[in-house]
Parts: sequence; C-alpha cells; structure tokens
Amino acid sequence: MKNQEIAKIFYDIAIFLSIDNIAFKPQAYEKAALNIENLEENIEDVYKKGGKKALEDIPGVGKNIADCIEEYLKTGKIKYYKQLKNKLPVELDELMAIEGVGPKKIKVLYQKLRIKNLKDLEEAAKKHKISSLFSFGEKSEKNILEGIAFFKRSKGRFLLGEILPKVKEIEEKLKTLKEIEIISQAGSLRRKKETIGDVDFLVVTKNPKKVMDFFVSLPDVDKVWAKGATKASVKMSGGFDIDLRAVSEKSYGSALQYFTGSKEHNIATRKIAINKGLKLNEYGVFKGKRMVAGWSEEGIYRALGMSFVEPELRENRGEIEASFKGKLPKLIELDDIKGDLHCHSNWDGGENSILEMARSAIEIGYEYLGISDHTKFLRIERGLDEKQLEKRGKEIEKLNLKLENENYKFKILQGAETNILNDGSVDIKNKALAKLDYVIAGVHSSFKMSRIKMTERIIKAMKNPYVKIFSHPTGRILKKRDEYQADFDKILRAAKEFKVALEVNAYPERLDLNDINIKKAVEAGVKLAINTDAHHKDQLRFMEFGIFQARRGWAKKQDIINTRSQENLFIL
DNA sequence: GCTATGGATAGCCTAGCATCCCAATGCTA
Repeated sequence: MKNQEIAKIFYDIAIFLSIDNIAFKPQAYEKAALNIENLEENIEDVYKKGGKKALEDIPGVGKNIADCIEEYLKTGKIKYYKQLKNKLPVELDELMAIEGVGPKKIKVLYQKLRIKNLKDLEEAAKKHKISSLFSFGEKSEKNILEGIAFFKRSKGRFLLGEILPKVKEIEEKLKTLKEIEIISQAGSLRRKKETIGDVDFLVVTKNPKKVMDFFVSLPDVDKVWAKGATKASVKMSGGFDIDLRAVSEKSYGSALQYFTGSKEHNIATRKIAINKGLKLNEYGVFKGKRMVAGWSEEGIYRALGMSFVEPELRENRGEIEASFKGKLPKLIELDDIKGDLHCHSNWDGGENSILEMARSAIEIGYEYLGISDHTKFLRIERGLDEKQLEKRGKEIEKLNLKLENENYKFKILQGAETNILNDGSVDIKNKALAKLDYVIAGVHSSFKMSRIKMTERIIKAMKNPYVKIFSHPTGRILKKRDEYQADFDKILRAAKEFKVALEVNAYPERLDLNDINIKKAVEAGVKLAINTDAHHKDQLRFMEFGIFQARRGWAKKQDIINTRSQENLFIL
C-alpha cells in the first residue's frame, strides 16, 4: 500500500514547513498524513475509483494535497517535497529521532556545521563544536550525545506495530503461489516481541526453487542478500530484511520450533533432549538415527515430556519449568476483551467524535468504551477542565440514550486521563472526578525527576480515591525515550494497596508496561487494563498489540479488568 | 492548506519546561 509512503512524505513536509516558521500549513499536512496513514482502503484504489474528487473526500485532504497525492501515484515523486528537501538536505528521520533535537535545531545545525545526519551530529558533538553554537550549550551537547547513544541501542529494530501490517501483506502475496503448501511466520515476529530485527518466514514446499525465485522477485524487494536452494534473504523497500526458509513437511514442526526461538529457549529445550537421550535439531527429535518427532511443534514438546509452549512465552523465563509441571498459564486472547478504557475524542486532541469512536467500538464487538480525554494541564492536547468535563458528561449521557434507542447493548463510559503534577496531585478537582465513571492518571511532564521523587509522586496520585488506572506506567517511547526513573516494586505494592490497575498501553510506540513488568504485576496480583490510547477511531485496532504484550507477560484473562463486564470493571 | 460558511475569508496552534542566557526560544505532551 502506498498509504504509508505518502503519509510519511506529508509528515516530512510538515517538518520542513515548520522549520521555516510557516504558520498552519504544517498542521494541515500532518492532519492529512494522519488520516491517510489510518485509511483502511488502499489510496491507489480510492484514486482509481473516484479520481481526485475521491481523494478530496479524505478528511484533511483538499485540492492541493490531492494534487500531490495524484502526482505521487502517477510519477512516484512529489516535486514540492523534492524542492523542500533540496533546500535542507538532511536526514530528518535520524535527526528528529534524537530527543531534544527538533526542526529549528536541525536548521541551525545544518547551516552552521553542515550536519546532515546522525554521524555528522555525533562527530560534531564529540568535538564540542555544538556547545559553542548560538542557542546551544554544554547541556544540549551532552543531551545530544546521550540521545544518540540511546538511539543506537535500539537501532536496526522495527516496531512490531509498523512491521506487522507489511508482513501480513507479503504473507498474502506468498500464499498466492500454489507451490507453497504451508507458510508461517517465525522468529521474534512470531514471539511478538515489541521490536523486530528481521522477519522470518518458514514454508513447506516440494519445489523450493520455484518458491525462492518467486520470493526474491516480489515487487518490494530492494536487494537480494542471498539466494540458495532452501534459503533466501532480501532487503525490502521498507528497510527491513526478510529471511525465507523452505523445509520438508516431515520437519516442519521442528524447523518452526527451531526458527521461532528464542535462542535461550532453544538451548534449554536441546539440553532437555540430551538429558532424555534424544537429540533435537531443526530437522526433528531423534533417538539414535530414528526420528521420533518433527512434523508438528506439539509433537516436539510432547517428545520432550513437555506441554506446548505458546511462542510468546519462549524466552527461557520460567516457561520450561512451568511446562513440565503443567503450570503454564492460559494466556489472554483478543476475544476476551470487552472494551477499551483509554481513548481520546475530538473533545481533546483526538480526531473523531465520541459517537464515531463508539460506533467503531461497537463494530469491533465491545460492550463499552471509556472516553478518557486529556485534562487541563495538557494544553496542547486541548485538555479539558472541570466545566468541559461536566459538559462532555451530558453529551455522553445523550449519546448513551441514542445508542440505547438504536437497540445496542453498549455503553460509553465517562473517563479522563488526568495529569500527575510534580507534587503528585492530579490536575482536576476531586469534586469533578467524582462525577466520572473512572479516572486514569498518568505522568506527562517532568520525566527527569529523581527516582525517589518520581516514585513518591506516582504513589501519591494512586492514593487519590478516584484514580483507577495508572496509564503508560513507565513513560517509555520505543526507540526514542527511556523509562523514567521510578521504583517499580514500590509502585506495584501501592497499586495493590490502593486498588489501582496498571495499564498495558497498546499504542505501538509505547507498549508500556513491557513484558517483564507485566509478569511482575501478574505475580504480585496487581490487576491490569489493556488499552489502546487511540487518538483516532481506527487506532482502537491497536488492541492486538497490547494483547501480544500481555501474553508475553504471562497474563491471563482474569488479570485484565477490561475482560469483565462493565459493572464489575473496578472491583479491584 | 483545509474546513466551514456569509462563497471569499476567518480560524486553526497551547503552555510548561529546560536550556540558554538572564528574555527568549525550541521541544514536548
């Protein structure tokens, strides 16, 4: 789909325009980008069906932007974008990825030091060329170096959320080849890790050559790293690599087990095989020369005396022992979810009306949707104050009546995502909080507090009797910002004591809590809420990423409050 | 640049925070 490519260009144009202090246009391009990014239909199809007119029906797309889209679909280029890029030939992605570096600084860095990319930036910072620049100082230089170090640690990995849709598309294309009898994802992708290094596919075929030929000639293949009889490796236009391996049917299970990993899990399973006088490799489980298992993964584990281990658990973090004892958890599934408790409407910075959000939730099959708009401290997100919350409450009551009249068994809940201020208080008065169905509290400012202060700040907010959910509890942004410093064990104890659920934020850039912290919470008996933090109705679909994460953290249905019906949500 | 409405023009985009330099700017949510 060209949707993502076009959205990306418009996001870049927005940045270029804001560098030049141009008013309003950046927001216009950003808005168009967001809507194109979230468009369910292929934008090429939209154009084919209805021409430019149909493009202009996309919200935020007017005549000019429609022209750009048309130009891109016809020529693969947008001249306007090229002009902007020529004027400031820098790697926006790389530079913007560094926290503390934004559009204006990028311009200064280019004009004064000809810094085009991360490499230039790092060199300049190390040579202390930056601290002497106007509007920069020693601290900015230090922050830039720290930012680069952080970026490097997470470099070369892709967010599950950005890669999975592309992988599904490629998988569908491969499935069209009749020589492919079975195809499966493998590797960290199948284990649903939050970031993915490269994509692994495993296929069963009697004609591997044909499969390999087809694979390396897929339209989005940029470069073929290797191509052999049973394995090929390519670089895709999206920047990520895909490995494809062909195996025979009788070894499919063992190959899948082997290529799914993790490495640590595999080392452990192979040791178990040795202890039982067996040998486990990618071709099967062998007793001497006799193959005793290999066709199915279940068979592999059975041969080792284990029950099947879900891919998300295969990290050698206790799943092997639990499997032997028959104590593996029955993991939460997407179908268990009855509603989403964290999303934003156009009352704050969100894109869609409350009703549009609700209708999307109904379509998914939810029983309820909690609208949790930002509150007043977050001015940029047009956070609501007490009066606006009251007004919104009346609107929600009306909408609930409307939906009831349409015979839906569905309820919109009144929530709010309040801000935990530096002193641990919440930015909305209790009297107003009391009128809501539930309250979320989250940290949205002053991330660099000391560990002790931050922990106290959070725990104080949890003590507020109206706060039911602590949102994105560690504050990290994948590949961009580390967690803030806080004592998570203390927070867990407080969550338990003050009956606050911790959020598993499903937004692909957040996935916060992470797997390890989810497991800690589950073990501590702290309840969790898997929420999308959707700012657009289509983002309610992010729920699956929260589910993956929760599964990696050993969470069961009972651990998650929004698997319950609405009346029992907050009995913690 | 888009949307809404008076159909050519207004309105949209804010505030806290860190840093840099001691008032202003840029970044971030």
